[in-house]
Amino acid sequence: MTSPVVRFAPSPTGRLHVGNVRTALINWLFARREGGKFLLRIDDTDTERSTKAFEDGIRADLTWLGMTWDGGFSQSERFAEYDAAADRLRDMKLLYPCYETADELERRRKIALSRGKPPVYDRAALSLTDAERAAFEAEGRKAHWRFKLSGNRVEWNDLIRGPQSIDTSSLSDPILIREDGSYLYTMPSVLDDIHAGITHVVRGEDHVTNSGAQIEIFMALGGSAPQMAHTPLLIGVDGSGLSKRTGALSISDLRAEGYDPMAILSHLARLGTSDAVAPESDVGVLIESFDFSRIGRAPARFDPADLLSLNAALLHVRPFAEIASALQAIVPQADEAFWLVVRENCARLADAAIWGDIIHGSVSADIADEDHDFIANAGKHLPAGEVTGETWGAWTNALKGATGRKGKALFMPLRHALTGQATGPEMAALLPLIGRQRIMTRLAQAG
RNA sequence: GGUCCCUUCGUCUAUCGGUUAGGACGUCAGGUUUUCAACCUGAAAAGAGGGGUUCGACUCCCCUAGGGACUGCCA
Repeated sequence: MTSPVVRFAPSPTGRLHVGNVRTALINWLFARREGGKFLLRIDDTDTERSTKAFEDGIRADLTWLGMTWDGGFSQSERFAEYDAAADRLRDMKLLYPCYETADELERRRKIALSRGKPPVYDRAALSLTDAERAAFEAEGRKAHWRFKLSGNRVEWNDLIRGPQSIDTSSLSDPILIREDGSYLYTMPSVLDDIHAGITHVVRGEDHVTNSGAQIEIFMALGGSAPQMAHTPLLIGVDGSGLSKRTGALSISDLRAEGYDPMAILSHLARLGTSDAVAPESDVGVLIESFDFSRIGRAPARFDPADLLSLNAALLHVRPFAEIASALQAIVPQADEAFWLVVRENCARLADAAIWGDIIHGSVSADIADEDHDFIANAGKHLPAGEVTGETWGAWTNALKGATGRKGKALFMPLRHALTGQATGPEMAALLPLIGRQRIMTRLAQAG
């Protein structure tokens, strides 16, 4: 195929979340795989809700994830083009003014629904006379403008869903221009896709009926429509839709919690595909394996717990050099020896903070009554000299001889007293990091 | 109400009419660690239900049930 041009078109009305990013990623992977272009278009026609801060946030999130774009623009730069296109549609008699209020339309929809009828706009405005329009205008009413659908079936071969057929007679004529003169995304999106030479529109399946209407707008404005691909949506662990949610699953939150971008990319690239979800530290592997035919047609379940274990697996194989500076931002004293000891017990880089505190700070341990004497006297048997990797074995052997304790009874009280935790890295490796001074202090405190 | 889509181990999925229904994550067990976590090995675990078509159905068709999306002066 000739190099594709695709786009990701978020609205700057919130931060990116896993649902958005999956759509962005599929576009990006496809572009990279085919040697095409990935464009970032900011859909900010809704000037009320769009903010610069959200726009910057979206760029920052994509950059952090490593999804570079090959150009882009904002819809707010292109209002003049939209005005011109609207005029062309009016000339073609494909755009007509309507005077119903939002309340009226809402009421009619509810009535239609309660009667078991499809809530489709009745096109009453199409038969308005000039005099009637003038009367509305004289009342001070402003028109909103609808695109006149053909009433035919629109068909396309969807790259994911296969042959699609939408009966436009079952759809309401889409409103393109609001009463206040501002544009909805429907027409600008089409116009911008033509303008940017978009070859493939890849988005969630919540857009399939939109695509039916938009293909007719493509035909009216540009003569042909791009290829279409609609991905199944992500659903949450409770089975409800995810893509309209924000909050806990925003990319900025995941970033703040210390997730590895590659864990997020690995998960989102493979979830709902026939490829196994695996921790990939090289995005090239993800690009190489991308194919629309590998995307399934059923909604995919996004479980944050899966993301966490993927992140852990990735973190455990990261070379120290790659994470050193990020790690030292969390634990200033962290060196490679520290990392090699604690990394297996970190699911996220941020978890290293816990072990930094345990090693360099202070701990509070809850020691069972029967273990107090054992802990209080344990220090006496700590081998003299530097604490090394051998110390733990020698020490616990001495304690075993002196007290008769073994196994769990021998180790767990010591682990508790020295780390304040029930689980953690091997004590033999941890001990040199804690050092003699703190060992003695903690034994004294706990005992 | 209408339109579109979906339903295989707990989860994500493979199978594109004939398989001991395979893998990954999770779970469980064993090993290792004189402890736990991590790690290694192994095991358990699935075709929503009902009808067809066929020598033969997870696979094709129909019905039922369940799930998702859309049906906005949101995108």
